[in-house]
Amino acid sequence: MDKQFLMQQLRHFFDQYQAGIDWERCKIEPKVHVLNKGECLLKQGELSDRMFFLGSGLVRYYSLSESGKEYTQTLTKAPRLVGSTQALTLARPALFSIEALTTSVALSFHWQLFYQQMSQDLAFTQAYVRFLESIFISKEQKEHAMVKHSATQRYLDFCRDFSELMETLPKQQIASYIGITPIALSRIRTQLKNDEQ
Amino acid sequence: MDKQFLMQQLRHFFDQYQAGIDWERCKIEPKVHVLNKGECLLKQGELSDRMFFLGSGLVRYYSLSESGKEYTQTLTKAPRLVGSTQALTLARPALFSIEALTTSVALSFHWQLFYQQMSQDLAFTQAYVRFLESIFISKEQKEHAMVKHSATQRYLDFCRDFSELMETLPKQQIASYIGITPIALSRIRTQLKNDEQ
DNA sequence: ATGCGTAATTAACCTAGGTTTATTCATTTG
DNA sequence: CAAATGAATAAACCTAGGTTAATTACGCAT
Repeated sequence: MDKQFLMQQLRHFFDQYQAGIDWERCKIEPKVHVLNKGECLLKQGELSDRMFFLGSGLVRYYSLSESGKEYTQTLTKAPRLVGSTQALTLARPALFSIEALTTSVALSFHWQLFYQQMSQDLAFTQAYVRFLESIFISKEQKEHAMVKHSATQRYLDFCRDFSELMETLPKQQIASYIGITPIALSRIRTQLKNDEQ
Repeated sequence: MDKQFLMQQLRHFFDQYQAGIDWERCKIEPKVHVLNKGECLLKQGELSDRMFFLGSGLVRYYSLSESGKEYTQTLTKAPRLVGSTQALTLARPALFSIEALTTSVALSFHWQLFYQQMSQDLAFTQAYVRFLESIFISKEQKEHAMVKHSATQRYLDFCRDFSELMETLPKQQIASYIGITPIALSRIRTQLKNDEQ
């Protein structure tokens, strides 16, 4: 297999990602969203064609399984783009809800506008690449923690990474972020209290 | 908070991702890598400034914890870009190795070349966005499965998603992909055999 | 203050999957 | 061929965390 052939394959590979955006249907107007604590930008199971920009506040991405169990996959604060990449790029129902944990303000755009902007503005596109890289890295890090660290370690990591949320965030949501039940978290907390004496 | 202000914040947000690439040090030559089964493109703990393009073959991303336990985070086949986004963008040691599961051929480029290419070629950059989106979605899907599905379900999912690997891939690696020990996988397999009668 | 609904904790019990050790089987190496 | 090494399985046992249920503690509304 020679280098020339590999280069051509590489070209095909890139081509495959150039799939069709319907520029015609593109509507431009960015909307402003003001959310009270507990309100959602996006609800699990819904279709969404909007990308959000969280200007102020704090949100979590969480999903409920059929059995009613809750998992918080992301906890993040402004400023940041938020949205369901899966819902946007695959036009599928979102797998999670995005809920405001404090009063929050966001802008939103049609996903098509977002793509149109990319087709016109290289710097914009490059910035979006950087953003995607950064959230991909975060996801890898969480995957790593979930697989390799004990629940106790994940709780300690949470305390380190989100110390400002320790008091305000309900224990249930902390438990759901580290992937255990509130009962298990309670056990871990009393365990740690005993140990530190 | 008015829309104008939010828009400006959005601009700042995008600006933050324009951090410095050292274009001077950029070397251009793509290299060809031919790997036998078991050889690695990238080793956990090493620095890497190369992005790979897997032209043919099959690789897995796996990491070893201090205690020697192995976790296979990704299993993927050509054609695809492969590399450690974390190692490349943060100039940190890679958290996993990338190992060929069959004889494989890849190209590699300096990461700087890759970024340089983006600064010149909008279509290239957009394609890379699409690629990043797709791997981000895969990662979300795996996260979802790891948190919400039992080991048995994850094994069944594996059988569905990688039926062509069922015979060739060592059971250990299947176990490591679904996040359990080979012993547990063996138990699950005999359990399934008994059930289906 | 009284009563209600939700959050957090505790205790008792259960289970999926980890750990240890041993056995079998298959492949490689001398 | 024998010996050796590694993969898969099996059995016995252990433990982290889930489940159920009861108890307490904390708002918040009337």
